[in-house]
Amino acid sequence: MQLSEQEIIRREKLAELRKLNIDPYPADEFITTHNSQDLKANFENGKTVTLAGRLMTRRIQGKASFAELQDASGRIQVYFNRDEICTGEDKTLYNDIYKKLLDIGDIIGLTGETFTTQVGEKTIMVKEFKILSKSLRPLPQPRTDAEGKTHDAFTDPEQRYRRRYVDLIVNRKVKETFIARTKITNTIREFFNAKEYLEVETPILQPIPGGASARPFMTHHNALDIPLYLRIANELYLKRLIVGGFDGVYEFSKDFRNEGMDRTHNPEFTVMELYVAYKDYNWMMNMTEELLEKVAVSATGKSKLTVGKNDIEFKAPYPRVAILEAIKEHTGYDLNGKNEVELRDIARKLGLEVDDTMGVGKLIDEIFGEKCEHLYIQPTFITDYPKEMSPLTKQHRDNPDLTERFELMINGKEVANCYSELNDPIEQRARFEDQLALSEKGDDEAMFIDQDFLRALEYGMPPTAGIGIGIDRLVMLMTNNSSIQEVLFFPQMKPERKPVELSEEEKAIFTILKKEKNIPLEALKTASNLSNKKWDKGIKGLTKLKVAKVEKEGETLVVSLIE
RNA sequence: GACUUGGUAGCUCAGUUGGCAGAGCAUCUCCCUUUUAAGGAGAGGGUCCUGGGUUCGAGCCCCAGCCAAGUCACCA
Repeated sequence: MQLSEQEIIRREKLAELRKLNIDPYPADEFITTHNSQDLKANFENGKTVTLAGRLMTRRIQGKASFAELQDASGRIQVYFNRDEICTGEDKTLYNDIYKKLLDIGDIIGLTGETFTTQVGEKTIMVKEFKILSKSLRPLPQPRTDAEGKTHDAFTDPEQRYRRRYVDLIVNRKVKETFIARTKITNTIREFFNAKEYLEVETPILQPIPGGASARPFMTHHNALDIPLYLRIANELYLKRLIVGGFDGVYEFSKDFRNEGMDRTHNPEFTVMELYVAYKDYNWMMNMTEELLEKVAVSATGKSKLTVGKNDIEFKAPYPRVAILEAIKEHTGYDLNGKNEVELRDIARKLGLEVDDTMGVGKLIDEIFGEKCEHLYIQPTFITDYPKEMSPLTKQHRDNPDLTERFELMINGKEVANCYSELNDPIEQRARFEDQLALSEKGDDEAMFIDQDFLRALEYGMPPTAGIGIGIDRLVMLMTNNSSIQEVLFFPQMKPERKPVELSEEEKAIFTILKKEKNIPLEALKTASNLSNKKWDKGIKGLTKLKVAKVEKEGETLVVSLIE
């Protein structure tokens, strides 16, 4: 491993500590009396306190030094003075251990007495300290100046996501985002638990990936020798539980979709799905606006928040607009009762790209998505979607072309999706079969038929309202972040490519191969100019490292590079 | 997937017309008892993302690739 100068120095310090009989990674519990924030909030001079945390800054001035200790709650200044730490003749503890062998980033525990400095900073005068963990890598060291300007901030998104632990250490705001995230999910749990809805867990590995239209990740179960899919939704399982007699069930569900990644999509993401028996989508709208107002207040302290350039008011109630009304309002076209041909014509007039495979539902969805969706900044329920788009939704009680469905739009994006759940098993089977037809036409996202789910419906499911709320997107709104990576601890990244260490003969072969991309094995061997033995070792090494592969093309063996 | 921008010291970033690889912070050495981004003086530290090419000479120009960000497309 190639170490930087600073890393080598820290390893040397580690060895020095051990030579002085100091364990840089002690096993025993370290009992603290305070954390930095509580201590500062109830500060009194002259109290003896014990804290533990990471050393973040140091200002050494001869026999005295100021430093900052960061614990989970925040930072507090600590003061190291040679004569306070070393009361006897031996000054090693200050001169060597503190000044030379300790580094920024090290985790220490300390006991000392509180006092206030001449400049008025609440400080701990250290009497004793103990190394709890030596840090071997230097941290980025952002500093904030008197005008609040930050210097040398750790800002590169790639580095921040790949090393989230570092991001969390040095960027306080990042930590706050994740604390807000947990507050949001806790608020939702408390809200549902108070209503006696049951939080449940359903399978992530599913034989049939149902409940949404999306491309699933596929895996394989060895013992059963069957394919399994990572869930794209948990809807069908939660509805089985409603059949089973629970009145309200919910799950915070990690779902997985094998699709593109960008600032609003991660391959795994969290959706909260809730199903409540004997309710409909109107009831669910009331519940949702009440919930979101609570969430906003608990996450930020108020119901009105700033998201990007917009101020968004989460106070209930929210306007309810039928999708066809919305389109009429923003495009001037009344789509009510229009057939596929007429709709396609209107879409073209609106400047949308359409093709003949698009049905009524898809066309309406497209028009809304392009012309209206982004206009709904304040929370708005868009209701009564066309039937074709919603295979799991009850037909609208007043209009057979529509369904009892709403999507909640906030800041121009969909945040929640809700149905009065289809509970007519025969109708449901027919809708699945329509999806199957789509699938046979080549739509790889159309739904599979889940026979067991239909069987469950045949036993009878009460009328039920169900909703899915995109938790990542909700957290983005509540924390004013514009990318999903900022609200996931460990967003999916392409793997870091590690440089491959090659032997001399491997390098020789690799150089030729890189030029040729693929080449008959005999030709490569000749060109490499290696002895039989070295050749054999080299090519086997390359294939083992998965740098090159050997394949038979007809009679000849061909070597090619693996990208 | 397309386009745009970027990748230089541990961190943040300069780098002119192609001509010795730079700064601040961090690190190291020496001096220094209440400092607020920050005491003073000095020193060390580089696969300029990777691989080719052009050139007497490439961080810079050309080609190919890798990684990321942004925009768009696809997708909820």
